[in-house]
Amino acid sequence: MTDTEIIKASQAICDALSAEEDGLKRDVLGHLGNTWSLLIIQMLGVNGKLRFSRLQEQVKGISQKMLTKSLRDLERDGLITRTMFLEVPPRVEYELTELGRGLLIQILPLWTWVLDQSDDFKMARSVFDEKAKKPIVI
Amino acid sequence: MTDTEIIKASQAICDALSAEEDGLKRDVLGHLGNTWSLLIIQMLGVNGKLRFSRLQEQVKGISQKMLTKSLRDLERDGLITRTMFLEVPPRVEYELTELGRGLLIQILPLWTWVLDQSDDFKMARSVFDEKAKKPIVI
DNA sequence: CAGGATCCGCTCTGATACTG
DNA sequence: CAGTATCAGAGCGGATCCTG
Repeated sequence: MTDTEIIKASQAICDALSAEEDGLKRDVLGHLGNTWSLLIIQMLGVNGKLRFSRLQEQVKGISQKMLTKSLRDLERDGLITRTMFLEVPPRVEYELTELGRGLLIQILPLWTWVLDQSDDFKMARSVFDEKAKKPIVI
Repeated sequence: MTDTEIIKASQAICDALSAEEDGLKRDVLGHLGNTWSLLIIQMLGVNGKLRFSRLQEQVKGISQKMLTKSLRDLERDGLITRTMFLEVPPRVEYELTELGRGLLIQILPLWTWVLDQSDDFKMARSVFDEKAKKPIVI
């Protein structure tokens, strides 16, 4: 199967998606593009259960508001679970679901790929800077 | 290699990324999360070269402004090429680069995976709706 | 034809202060 | 401890009008 055939086959899959399934696809992609979602997923993947404050320590730079929001979104989409313990002081633990682990596993190869292509990316960027001064015209 | 080992190994890779490489990773993820980028990449993957107006037709619902912006971003990151022909009327053709095709190929398995998990996603969502009324507490 | 320029509402994000 | 509430700024995204 050539690349082109793979691409066309995959387009066929996408075209066949129901509106609901397409929404799921967008949700997943939304998490991938999100600044924090993937970092949180990875932290939970590596560490297992984590409390709110541990997460905020480990995901460097995240604000409390965005951590709360990201966790809610991840929970809504079934990628993590949230367990609240009625104690004083309060305790809440977050953990990846099977779905969340699955997504993480799916994504990991991409990072290796990006690393492999990093020279190409850098070159593309510098070429673009060149073109900004002298556009390519035929 | 267990899932956990894979995850930890990948974290090691990410930790080893230089600031520059980490920026590239974020750029790539940004494209994945973008509403239009992936659609454009897929259209170009399936159709090969496409003109601006053909793209706007095929990527349903995109505005002229966002198409322009998305194409610029994709070009800057080396995923597509832009070729302008000095004619009257003007003509511009967009096409995937090798890098762009590579990214598309990397992403495609994810869509199959999402489809496979779609029942799990739906169930997670409905469980979350339940919890909104009656939070799970221990 | 392929966009650039402008206006405008909306969401995302951070900072700060407060609460059960 | 684990959030909620509020304010403010930046950027997204669409609609419209204009140009080489």
